[in-house]
Amino acid sequence: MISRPSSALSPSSALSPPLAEPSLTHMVTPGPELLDTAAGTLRMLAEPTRLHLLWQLSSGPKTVTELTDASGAPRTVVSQHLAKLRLSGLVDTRKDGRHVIYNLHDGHLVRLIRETINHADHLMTGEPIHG
Amino acid sequence: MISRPSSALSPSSALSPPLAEPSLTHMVTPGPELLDTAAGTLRMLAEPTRLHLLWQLSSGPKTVTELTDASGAPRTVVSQHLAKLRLSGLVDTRKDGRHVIYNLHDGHLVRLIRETINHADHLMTGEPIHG
DNA sequence: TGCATACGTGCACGTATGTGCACTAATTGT
DNA sequence: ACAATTAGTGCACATACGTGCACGTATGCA
Repeated sequence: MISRPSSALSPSSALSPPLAEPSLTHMVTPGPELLDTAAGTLRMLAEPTRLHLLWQLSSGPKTVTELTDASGAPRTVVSQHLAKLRLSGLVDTRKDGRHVIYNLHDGHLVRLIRETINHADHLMTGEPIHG
Repeated sequence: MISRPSSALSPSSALSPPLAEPSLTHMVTPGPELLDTAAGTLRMLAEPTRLHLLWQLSSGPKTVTELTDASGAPRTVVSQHLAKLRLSGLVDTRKDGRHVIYNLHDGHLVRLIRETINHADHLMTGEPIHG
């Protein structure tokens, strides 16, 4: 799903600082590939059920059953979403008996998930209509 | 702007951090509304052109022309995307002569945008964990 | 062997979404 | 008044996406 740019041996980050912002290290012109990669990841997060699943995983590995119970969504739906997350490389799996244990592939993803939930929380509890 | 020194002053944040992390707020089930809100915001970010536009805005206000030139996308496309961002409340606008100046509505968005681009950058350059 | 548990997949269907095209509106200069 | 610049909108079309249903696979237990 998320097209991983073929061998990008860039030595360093393709980001550069913009301007107009003091004291903040900003980057400029992310470039099409980076934007596509970022958008790809965001598309995976941009669905309530999947976001819930990822949120659950952000606190540790879980089996499909655990994730399903917590999400409240139908089992087949959860399975489909987990498949997308797997194919996009956001999560890894391992088998344990008849269970399949899901795990976040990238620990750094936790930051993004937390920041996302955090922002939504601010929208809801903070400034409903800008306060 | 409304950016006060971040803190937990709102009525009550519906968040509790998961676990496995010490000294960090424990979260417990974000709840359907919060998940929908978060997913809604993410859907807005989950498109290369829009993400590019928001990225540009994260370094300050810009006119439609500036945003269009920077994004490389057709003008009508940019206009449609800006309309969505406007309707979703992510950006504000003001008029200046025959220009319309766009601005991020919420400073918090900058964090989310940066975190997003940062994560994508890590994926592409080989995940050099950053702080 | 027979059966229940735990997951995954292919397919069909309705909706959401991105894009190009044609057209309109507001503002500025001559 | 007329034309150019700057920006927005409605419409049509193709694609992407989420969901339910039916069916298949694998593991564990009696």
